[in-house]
Order: sequence, then structure tokens, then C-alpha cells
Amino acid sequence: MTSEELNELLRVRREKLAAIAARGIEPFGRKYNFSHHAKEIITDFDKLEGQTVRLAGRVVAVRGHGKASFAHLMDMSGRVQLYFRQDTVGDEAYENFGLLDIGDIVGVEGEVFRTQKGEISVKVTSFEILAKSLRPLPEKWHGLKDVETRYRQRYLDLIVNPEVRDTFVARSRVIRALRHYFDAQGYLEVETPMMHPIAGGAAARPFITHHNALDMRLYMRIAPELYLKRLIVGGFEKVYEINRVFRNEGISIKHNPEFTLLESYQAFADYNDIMALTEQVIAHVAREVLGTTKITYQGQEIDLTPPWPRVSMTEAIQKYAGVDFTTVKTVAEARAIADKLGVRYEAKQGIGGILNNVFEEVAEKHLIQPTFITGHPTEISPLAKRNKDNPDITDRFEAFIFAREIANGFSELNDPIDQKGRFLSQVAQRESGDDEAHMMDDDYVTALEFGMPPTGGLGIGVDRLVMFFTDNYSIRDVILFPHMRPQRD
RNA sequence: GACCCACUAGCUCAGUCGGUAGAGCACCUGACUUUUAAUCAGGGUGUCGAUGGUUCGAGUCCAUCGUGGGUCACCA
Repeated sequence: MTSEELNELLRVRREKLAAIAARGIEPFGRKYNFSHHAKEIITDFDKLEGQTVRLAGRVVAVRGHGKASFAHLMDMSGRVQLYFRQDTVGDEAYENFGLLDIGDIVGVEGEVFRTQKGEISVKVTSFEILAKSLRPLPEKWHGLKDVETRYRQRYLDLIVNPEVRDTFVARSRVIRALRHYFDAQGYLEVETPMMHPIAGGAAARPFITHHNALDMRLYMRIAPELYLKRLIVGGFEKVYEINRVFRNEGISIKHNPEFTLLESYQAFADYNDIMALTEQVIAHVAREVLGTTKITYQGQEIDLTPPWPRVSMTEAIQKYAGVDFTTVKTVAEARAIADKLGVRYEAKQGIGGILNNVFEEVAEKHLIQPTFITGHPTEISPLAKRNKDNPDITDRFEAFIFAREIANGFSELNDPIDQKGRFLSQVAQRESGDDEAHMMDDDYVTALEFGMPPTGGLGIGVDRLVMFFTDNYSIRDVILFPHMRPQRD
């Protein structure tokens, strides 16, 4: 909608804007010193009754009654009723009141009182227009439902749908609780590069960008992992980072191209320590944010109280498909099991890859209550330490809640020779067409050659965690501005 | 990337068999000094997502495209 094509609703507001200016009033004000928030007027009424208060916020409803009018003012805390009387504010100010629209930002001064019908209100003695609103807000009763508009114009969603504001307040509290937990455990919060010459630490396609002055290709990071472990080599014993990573993949109810990942590393620990850390930190966040470790997600009761059961990947397959994968020695045998279960696999996949496919197909959907799955194949875990008794699997776990992977951790591979070999086999996979396989990172191997203590590492998808704690079904509902295509005509 | 669904007023939604655009809220005009989804009287404000096609006639049928949602694939 261009300015040349203003419809009546927009035109009327522009006319009021001009009328306000013609009266010598700035329609876009400067500052306003407010004394209270709307919610305080309600909660502290006994103390504030008869007192003069100053509030600032958005007019969200107006009910005119001739020479007196009611309105509702909304600020960050909530809303409170305003009462405007011609004989209280004066004739001129009451005419100015007539130029207000729903959506305008105002500052008001007035006396706290209770109306005949019992609603706590502020009897306005004077007010200022702090910002004229030139566009109508969505409807007061049904709110804004159109999901496209909600995401593209999130500010409207936040103005009109209070539960959306609650979700993002809760998101902030989740992240704060995570930080508090790691800080209290003696972890150092660090920031590592967002732009990487080599995109490592996860199996994912990166976004590619370019540095002009250096004339070099850079990748937006897909994980901070390899940098955080360099810090462990450097002598930090406990580090964590909470920030964005970027993966050039499809968008879905569970995926946004940029998402928030928490990674932590603890020197001299192993994956068992990290499993304990995981269930403790998630339970801690639940208590901090919700006051309980028993949550309801999509109508399903979920008990986050530690400890969570530990089940190996092969045990889970045994349990849910009745198949013993531990005896498999050849790819042919693995394929035969997959075929029998109707699980698809690719030609390039070995025993480990097929095992993982079978697990995902037969077991994952059963993992509603928090569960640690352990013993992931070495083939799909190029950065994890091999199990002492079985080199084909790693000391790794994934935590599942509501059939969704919420955390991933392992004993970090600190043997540079093994790591080099793992990279080489990843490179071979890349060369055979797997563009999600790892790239060779010689600099990282060099770091390991200086000696990295045995280390336990953890990654938690923060957005998904927020989804659980706010009972949201789509990741878009816990990301303020989810990725969208640009609008076209 | 594939398939399915949706797109009508500022917002939320109706729209029958293809017959020329509707409601509530919002908005405009008027009345109203304790209302609260205020009320009362009057007013419809629209490129029916876009472009083609079929038809005497398309919001409606067909095709292509766009955007969004869902399922699948990939991933956390």
C-alpha cells in the first residue's frame, strides 16, 4: 500500500495527524516520565487510590460517551482503564482526545480511582500524544490469526496476542536460567567466530559468504564445537556458548535456518558426566521457568525429574522392533534387517548408518518421556570418542523428549590420529557426493596434537527446549522473526 | 525439493448450482458525563493473491505463477 493509494482508514488517520499538528501539538512526542506501569495501578490500588500517577502506553480501546469517555491503556505490564471527562481535562484537551485513535501511544497523568462498576481506573487530568498511529490495529476480539502476518509483522502479534508476549518472556527466562546454571557450575561463557573458513562441528550444509578485503570464502557457522574444543586445548576447563548457528536446509515445524544452540565442554569429564549435567540443567530450567519438573506438552504429561533412563541404540531397537543388531557383522546383514523392517538406506551407508536409520524409524517415535539413547555408531559420529570395548560405537548420547532430539553429547575424541582418520573418511564421503559430510580441518587436528584433555561435550537446541516449556508446536512460534520468503506482488 | 490445503473489506470470517460482493468488529456522521465486546440512529469503505483461459457471464471452473500452512525428505 503506497501513500498514493490510502484507503479511508489510513486517510482519516492522516487527517487527524494534520489536525493535531495544526493545533500546535507534536504528534510524535519526545520523552515521557511515567511513574507507574498499568499493572501496578491494579495490584497496588489500596496504596495508590486518590494518588496522582503518570502512565505511558498504547491506547487499545476507546468508548466515547459524549462529554466523557473511557479508554484502555496498554503497556508492557498489562492494561488499565482511563477515564476522560471534559470538565476534568478541559474543553481544548477533550477536543484533542477526540483526535486520538486506537493504537496511538500516549502519556497520561491522573488520579487513581474505582468506577461505579468497580473497575480500577485513572481519571485523566492531562495527557500527551507520544506517537500517532497511522494504521489500524487488528481487531480487538478475534485478534490476529493470519500466521503469515503474525510472523512477518510480529509487532502486531505482540500488541494483540498477549500469549505471544508471554512466550517470548518465557524464552528469555529459559536462556537466563541456562546461563545461571552454567555460570553457577563454574563454566566460562565465551564467544567464538560466526564466520568460519571451514564449516565444521556438525553434519550440515552451510551458508556461504565472502570476505571482500581478504577475497576469501567464508561459511556461516554450523556449530561452535571445534572452536570451543580449541579452548579446552588452551586450558579452559569449562566453557559454554549460547548463540546462533546457521544451516542451509529446509524449513519446517522443527527447523529454522538460523537457530540457537547451547554447547558446553568440560575437561576431564566423560559422556556419563554430561548426561547427568543434561538432565540436571533441563530440570533446573523447568523449575526456574515453570516452577515444576512435570510439564504438559501438547496435552502429554512429561516428567523431567532426573534421572532419565539410559538405553543404548541397539537395546532400543531390540525393544521396539525385536531385532538384535549387536550380532551384525556385515553391511549385507544390516541391509537384510533394514529390508525386513521396511527401513530405507543409501548405498553409501555402512552398518552404522543403517543402524541409525533403523533406530530412527522404529524407536524414536516411542521416546516420549525423557530418555538418553547411547552408543551411536562411530560411522555417524566423527567427533566422538570410540567406546573402549567396541570401536564401532562411540561414547555418545542423544536426549529425546516427545520423540524429538533435544540434546546431543559425547566424550570428545581427543586422539588426533584417530580424528585425522575420521576427517579423511568424511572427506571421502564428501567426494562421493555427500555435501553434509565434514570438511578436513587440519588446524583443528593440529590443536589436538598439542593435547586435549579427555572432555565431555554437550549441545542443546535451545529453541526446541523453549517449545517444550511454552507448549508451542512450531519452532516459528518461539522465534521472534522466523525466516520468510520476501513478499512479492 | 515433492505432494495436499489456504488466500474475499483494516481484522475475524460467510459467499449455495457460474448470474455481477456479505456479516461482526474496526472506521465515518450524529446522540450520549461511570462505560467496559458500551449503547442508539445512519453509512460498505473491496484489483475476491497475480496472470492467462473456458463462458453470454468467473470470488466460484481450468492452467501457470506467488505467498503461507501442513505432510514427507534432510537436519537439531
